[in-house]
Amino acid sequence: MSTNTAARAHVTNFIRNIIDTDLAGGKVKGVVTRFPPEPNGYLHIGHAKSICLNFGLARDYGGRCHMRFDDTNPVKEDTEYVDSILDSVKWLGFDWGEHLYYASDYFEKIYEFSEHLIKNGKAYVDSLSADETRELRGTLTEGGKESPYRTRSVDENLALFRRMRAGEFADGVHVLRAKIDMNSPNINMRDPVLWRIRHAHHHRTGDKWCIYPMYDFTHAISDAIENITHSICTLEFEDHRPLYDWAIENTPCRSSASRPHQYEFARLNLSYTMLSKRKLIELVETNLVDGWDDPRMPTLVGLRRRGYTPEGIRMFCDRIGVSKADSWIDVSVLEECIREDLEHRALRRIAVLDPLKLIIDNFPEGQSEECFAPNDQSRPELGKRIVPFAREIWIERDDFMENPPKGFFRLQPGGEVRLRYGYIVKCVSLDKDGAGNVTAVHCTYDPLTKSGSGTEQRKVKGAIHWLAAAHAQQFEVRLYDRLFTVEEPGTARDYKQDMNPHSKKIISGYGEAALVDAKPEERFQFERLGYFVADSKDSKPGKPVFNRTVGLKDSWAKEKAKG
RNA sequence: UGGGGAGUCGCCAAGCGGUAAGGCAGCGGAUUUUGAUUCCGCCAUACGUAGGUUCGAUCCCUACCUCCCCAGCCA
Repeated sequence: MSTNTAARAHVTNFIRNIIDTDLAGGKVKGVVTRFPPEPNGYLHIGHAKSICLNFGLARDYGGRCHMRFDDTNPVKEDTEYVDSILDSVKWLGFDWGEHLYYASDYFEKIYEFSEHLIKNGKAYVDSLSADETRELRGTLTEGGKESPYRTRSVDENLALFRRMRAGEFADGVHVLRAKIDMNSPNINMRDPVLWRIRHAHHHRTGDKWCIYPMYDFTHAISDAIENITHSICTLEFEDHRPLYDWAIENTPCRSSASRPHQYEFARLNLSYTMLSKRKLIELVETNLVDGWDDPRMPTLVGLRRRGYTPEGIRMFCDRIGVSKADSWIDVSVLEECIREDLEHRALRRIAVLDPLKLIIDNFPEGQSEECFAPNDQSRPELGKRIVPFAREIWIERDDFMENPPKGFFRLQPGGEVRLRYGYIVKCVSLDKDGAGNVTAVHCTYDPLTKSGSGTEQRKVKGAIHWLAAAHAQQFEVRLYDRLFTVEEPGTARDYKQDMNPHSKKIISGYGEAALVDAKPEERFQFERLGYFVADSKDSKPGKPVFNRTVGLKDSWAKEKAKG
C-alpha cells in the first residue's frame, strides 16, 4: 500500500482541498472517514471508488477510516452480505483495524436521543397511514400540510413511542417524526420519519427491536458517535444534508467538541455496465448471470473471478478522479488499467484458442526438439521453460490468411513467418475440405533460423505463437465479453434487451504443458492473446479452467476495421 | 414554473483575478521474435451562452441555456 505515494502526491480534488483547509484552520486535528455500506448486496466497482476515496484519504492524511454497516432495514439485510463486503474491502487492500462498526449497535443510543427530541418538542408520534402521510407531504412545488397528530403532548408522544418500542403496535400504525417544517421547499425537511415499526428479525439484533430508525437520522448520529470528521457520500444525498445537520445539532450525540460534516461526490457511471444494486440483484435472482461472482458482473467478487487485481482496480479509481460533475467513464479505461497492472506481473504462456493445423513438411515425423520460451521476455531473471517443436503444430486460425488484405504480415501462401521461439517457416501449400475451407497449412522450415541458436541471421516481419500438437494440453477456456451491448444499458429500454448474447463463450483450447499446474487465481498472459486467470471455483488440480480477463490491445484489428 | 447540484480537449480532471496542470484515448515516429510492452514527439488563443465589473476574468456580477437529483414508513 506504500507504492505510488509519490505519484499520488500531486493528486488533488475538492475534498482534499476541504481537508487541507480544515487542517490548516484547526477545524479538525485529524481525518476520520468511514465507508458505510448497507449489507443488502455485494460491493461493485462503484463502491470501490468510494472505498478508495475514504480509505485513501485516511491513509494519505495519517487518519483512519471506519468500516461501518448501515444496517437499519432488517428486511433487506443479511450476514451473507456483510461477510462478502468485509472480504471485498480487505481484498481491495484496505484495513479498518479495530474500527468495525454497525449502526445497529447504536440503536439504544439513537432511541435515547429520540426521547430527547420528543421531550424538547422536536419529534412526535404520527398515526397517519403511509398513504395519508404521502398526501400531506405536498409536492415539489407545493408545501405540505401538518398532520393532525403533530400537536400531541410530550407525555403522549413519549408514552406512544415507548409502546411502539414495546411492540404494542402492528407495522405501520405509528411512526416517529421529526417536527421541522411542513412547508420547507426541501421535501426532506417536511417532518421526516425517524423511526418506523417493523416486526422483523434483524441479522444482528435479532428480535430485540421491532422499531427501526431511518437512514438519515441514524447515519448522522453514527458519524457523530464515531467522531467522523468528513462524511463523504454521493450526490443524491446533497439535499439530505440539512437533515444530517439537524440531527446532529438537535441531539446530544456528539462526544467531542467538533462535529462531522457531509460532503458529496459524483458516483461512478461505467459504460456498458450497470451499477444499480437493485438491478444487479435482479440479474442474480433471475439467473441472467451465474451468481454475484459471475466474471461478467461489475461486482468486486465478479471482477476478482474475472482476473482483475486489487492494484488494477485501485489504479482505475486513482485514474478517474473525484468531483461533483456527473460523468460516464468508458469501460475501456478499466480494461486498460488491468492490462497495465498485469503487463508487469503475469508470466507469459502459450495457448492456441482457435487452432489450425500447420505441418512442417521437411521436419521428420515422430521427432521433437526443445525450444525455450522466456517466462517474461522483459524480465529474463524469471527464467524460461521448454516448449517442444515438432512436425505437426497448432497455430491460431487468425494468423493465417489465404487472401490477406494489405498490411497483413502473418502467414500467407508463399509467405514466411517466425514461429516465436522456434523457426522461420514458409507456407508452401494448403489442404482444403470440400467446401474450400483450409484444413491444414503446409510449410517448410529453415533449420538455420532457430531462436537463440546464434545462426538465425534472417529476420521476418511476422512472429506467431504455436504449440506442438502432440504435446499440447486441452483446457476449458471461457471467453468473456461485455455483459451489455449499449453504452447506457436500460436507458432506452429494459436492460434485459440490452444484454450481450455473446458475453460468455466456452471453448476448448490448447495450452502448453506448463499450464497444467496453474493454481486457482493464478494469472497469465497468453502470448499475443490477452490475460487469463485460472478460475477460482471450477479449476481442479491438474485441470485448470481459464477465464479471459481482457484481451491484449490489438492495433491490427483496428487497422482492419478502418479498411 | 419548488429546492438542491453540475457544465474546462473525444473521456476524466486540475484551476480559487494574472493570462488553460495531468491522466486516458487519439495521431506521428523509433525500438520490438507478443501488430503487446517501451521510448520520443504532437494534441484546448480556449473554459455552456450573452452581457457587465476590471489594466486583466475559466475564476467576480447579471441574465439565459443544458444536464442530474429530490415527493420510500429504502439506503
